[in-house]
Amino acid sequence: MKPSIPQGTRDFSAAVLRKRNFILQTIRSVFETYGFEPLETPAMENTETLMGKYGEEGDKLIFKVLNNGLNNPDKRDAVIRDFDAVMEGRTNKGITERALRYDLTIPFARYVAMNQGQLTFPFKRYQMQPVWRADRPQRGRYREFWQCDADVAGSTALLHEVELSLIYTNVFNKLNVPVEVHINNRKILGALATVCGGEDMMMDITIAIDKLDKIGMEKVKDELIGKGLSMEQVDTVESFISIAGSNDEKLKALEDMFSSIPQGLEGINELRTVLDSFHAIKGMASAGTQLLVDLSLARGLNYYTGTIFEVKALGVLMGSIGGGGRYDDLTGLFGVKGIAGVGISFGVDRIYDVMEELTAFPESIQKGTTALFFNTGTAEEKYILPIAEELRSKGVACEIYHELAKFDKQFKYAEKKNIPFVIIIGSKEMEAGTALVKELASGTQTETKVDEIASALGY
RNA sequence: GAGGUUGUAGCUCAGUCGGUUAGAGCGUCUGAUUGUGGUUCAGAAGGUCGUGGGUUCGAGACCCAUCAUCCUCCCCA
Repeated sequence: MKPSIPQGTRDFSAAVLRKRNFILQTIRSVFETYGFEPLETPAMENTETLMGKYGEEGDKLIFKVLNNGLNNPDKRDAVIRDFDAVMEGRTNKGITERALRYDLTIPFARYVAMNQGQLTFPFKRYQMQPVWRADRPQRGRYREFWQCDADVAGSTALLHEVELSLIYTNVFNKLNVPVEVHINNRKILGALATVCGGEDMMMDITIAIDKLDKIGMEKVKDELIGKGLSMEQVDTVESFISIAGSNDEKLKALEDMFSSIPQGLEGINELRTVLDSFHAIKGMASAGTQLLVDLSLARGLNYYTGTIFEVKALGVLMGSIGGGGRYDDLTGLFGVKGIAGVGISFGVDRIYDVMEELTAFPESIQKGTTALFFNTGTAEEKYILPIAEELRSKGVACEIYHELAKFDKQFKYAEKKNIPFVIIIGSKEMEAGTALVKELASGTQTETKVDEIASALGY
């Protein structure tokens, strides 16, 4: 059997993992400075927890885990019946009771619903874990990938939207990735739907206008007509997504458009409040990332109800590298009403791909072992072991070459592993109680006392 | 779910019209060099040509199937 890994999954080597950890640590540290607390949930959820939360397309992409014991002959008939039910598109506990998590938001909502009595609200949690989607792998798309989410449950305050925007800004500034944070509000889209054929048309309309920058205005209009909108309604949609200018100009035009629709005005006000607070912060208005009102931004996940976000990297062809929004009643799906929430997500794997393309990773993160002790024989090895232990206790990452070998070979090992120093203690040095410390990059070599090795290494 | 790309040495890839024993660069190993690397030089190992059928006197190349891969659409991070 040829060794292989499942489609759309990857092994991560040391160099890759150091870069990934750099991204994860950056995000984590920013999350924590805003008071978010860590949470981890299981890789598997009950299938019924996940089904029906991500729309029809989403359901198809959920990895379902086959139940155990299906090969039991006594259960044969029942299993076949259950399988038929699955074939008809219905989930069935008899055959697949569990599924791999598809995102971190629904498990978070499930957690909040389960633990509402113990939590302090507003409950602010962050979560950085892999999720799985049975998608066709391609550029920027994996079947196993990591998300980093920060969510607030139990508050409708727009303060959270502002702070989440700031988190996006701070993280991408620290990662040195230029981005645009697009922002919109589902209430505005709801108002548009009200004007154009009713609220239940909202999904169809938003999905169509979401494609604007990809397929162009004419095809969007074709799609809307296909969904049953009248020419007049299509014209309204066109004038809506044609609204251009600065954020303020867009908001003013929207106010004219939806002056008689309270839901729309509410959405516009929410947007304005978030934008004002964000841009009033010193430094935000002039430099760095800005929030950009994007009326064609819709987001597919159907649980969003208010503000919605999406982050796009500038200068790299890549889908969104982050997204999120407000959901009024997420825990309602689990029978707990009245807990509103808002959250954002970072797509670590795409951020990685973008940073790789922009060569935005700092060199310094590739440091592993600091020093390599050459192996010059068994007696020396025994003598070196406690010296290495002493160094490690001082925080110096060091290793001893595993066997006696030509210096040539040991040098090459150090180079391959990007180890900056080698330490040579042979019989002569052993007798004298010294060590030769050589810095590979410069080639300079100094003889030092054994108990002064650490300082020779700069510790 | 639909469409396309590519599968040849550890890696990146040549391989002409179907024709003798399938090549290169990099990497690996050995030596030049018994305690001082990167350069250089000499040499060596490494292949069921993704897999299974078929066409042919003859297949790495052509045909069919299959698996894997990457990409596009759909949708998304």
